[in-house]
Amino acid sequence: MTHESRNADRDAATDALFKALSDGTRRALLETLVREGEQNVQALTQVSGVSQPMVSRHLAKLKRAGLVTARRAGRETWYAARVKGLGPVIQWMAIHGALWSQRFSALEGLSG
Amino acid sequence: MTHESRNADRDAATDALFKALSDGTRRALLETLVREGEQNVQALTQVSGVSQPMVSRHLAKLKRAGLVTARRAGRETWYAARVKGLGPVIQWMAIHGALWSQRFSALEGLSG
DNA sequence: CATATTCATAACCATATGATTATGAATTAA
DNA sequence: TTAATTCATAATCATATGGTTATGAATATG
Repeated sequence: MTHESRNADRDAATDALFKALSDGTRRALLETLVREGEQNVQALTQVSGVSQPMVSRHLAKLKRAGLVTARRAGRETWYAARVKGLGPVIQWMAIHGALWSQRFSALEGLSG
Repeated sequence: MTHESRNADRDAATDALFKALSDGTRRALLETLVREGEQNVQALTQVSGVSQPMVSRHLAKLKRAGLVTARRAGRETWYAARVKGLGPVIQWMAIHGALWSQRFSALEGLSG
């Protein structure tokens, strides 16, 4: 067993994912995409409170982390949330099996 | 409804939490605490692969985020994982109610 | 063709962050 | 009391990060 595989918390994909989620502006963008569905950069810029280039960069980071998809149509780029991308987060939280899972279920009631 | 409460993704606590989790070394420390239970800095340093001061700083950040507790005993400080601290992450993932929750349940099978 | 729109990238800046070594405070042990 | 242990903090450094404005490439429109 290698050092890498033994220590799942240092997995590169997981790292990228958590890093992508660690910024409020990016989480807000993601939330918008989940709420409103596929959006282009222009629309996301208006709702984001930051400049268009910054939105593009945030979206690029979300894409690299697997949290959004991009679809180019003419001069517009349409971004959409990629729910599956959260898989590693779930997996990380379940990493110790029963321990987290129990709390997990217990806390799921919070969602309402 | 305030701007703050409307935009849950920019909540300061959530931000601190995700930021705390966004570093592999910190996640590894947290994993160790979950697996092995309460540990002092010395023990955590040996398993972390970074210097003792860095471990102290990472632990401080985890503590500020509510993910660990610290108990001073003589010259040693014993840190423990604080499972409840993950609440906001769960909450964030459930933020859009049914949408995430469905995927949530679907993905929970991954944990095995 | 000329102009406007949409987006990404470049250049730049300030600050945050992860890491190190050095140091110092507090506690324990000799 | 002197020495060793444990931990946190300071000083320092390199790099990453979030933000801006400027620019340029591609596409659509007059």
